[in-house]
Amino acid sequence: MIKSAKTLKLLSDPTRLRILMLLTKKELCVCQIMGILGISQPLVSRNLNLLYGAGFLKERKDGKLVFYSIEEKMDPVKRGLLDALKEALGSDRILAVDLQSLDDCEKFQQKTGKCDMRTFSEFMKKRRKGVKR
Amino acid sequence: MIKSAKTLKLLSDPTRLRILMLLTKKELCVCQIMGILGISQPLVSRNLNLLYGAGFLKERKDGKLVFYSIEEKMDPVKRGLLDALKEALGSDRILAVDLQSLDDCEKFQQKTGKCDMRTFSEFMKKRRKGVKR
DNA sequence: AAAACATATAAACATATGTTTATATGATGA
DNA sequence: TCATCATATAAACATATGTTTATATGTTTT
Repeated sequence: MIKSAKTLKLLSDPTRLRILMLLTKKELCVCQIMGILGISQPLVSRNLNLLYGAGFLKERKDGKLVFYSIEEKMDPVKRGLLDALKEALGSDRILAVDLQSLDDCEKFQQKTGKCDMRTFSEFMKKRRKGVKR
Repeated sequence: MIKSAKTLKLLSDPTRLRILMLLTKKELCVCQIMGILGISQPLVSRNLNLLYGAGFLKERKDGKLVFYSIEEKMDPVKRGLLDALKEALGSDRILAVDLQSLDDCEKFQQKTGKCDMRTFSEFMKKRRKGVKR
């Protein structure tokens, strides 16, 4: 099977693209991604592991938390596709909103010092309702 | 839905990638592609039309034949992805074989002057069996 | 006008994929 | 050691996708 076809299929999922684009900005743990994107924990985990397995990400464990970030020593072919994608996705509205959420989450985190699933999810839920907007 | 995700999904199919890569080399009609790749006519047609619908290809009708080729006035985002892909796929074995088949098909065509489904398919079938290899 | 041919479309089928719900693993702190 | 929390994995479910078989459209040739 054409190798790049598999890679493209992997990258063609909206959830994974959103996660990947967040991680191009900053290392994040599962609970942060979950809060920022407003999606379930298993969904985040599953897609992170798929991206990890394909060599796009590296992981770093810190106590209970697992942080993911872009693998710099990525296969050059994949790197090329990823770079093209970053370019292509620059104008996407959904992703722009995600980056805004990332920003807000960071500020919230700095203020409160908290990094846990419940706090993040609740913060984001409020944000989505417009309470904090 | 993230727009580029749709495009990636479209490009993540092996059959479509093979067709697209052939067309980056040369304008081809349905019957030629069918012969070169050794796949059925509806399969070729269907995937050509998907690529056409997404703006990757343009078509030119000439009598019974319909020729497809890369659309130069392609959306720049898609152009970027396509270029990255060409780069990525440069080393793929399956696609290298396809290009070899394209070559052989052209020579055959120049010799015989023929361009029809039956002749192409039979030529390719023999080729695959090793008769002409 | 009919037959032959190239291409397109539709229906039917099988398979693959993404998401949710439920459960397991593994670490931390009481 | 037990409870709690973060993450991972499995099972179940729904949906999407690719391919084949069958049929339609439209052009050329006789």
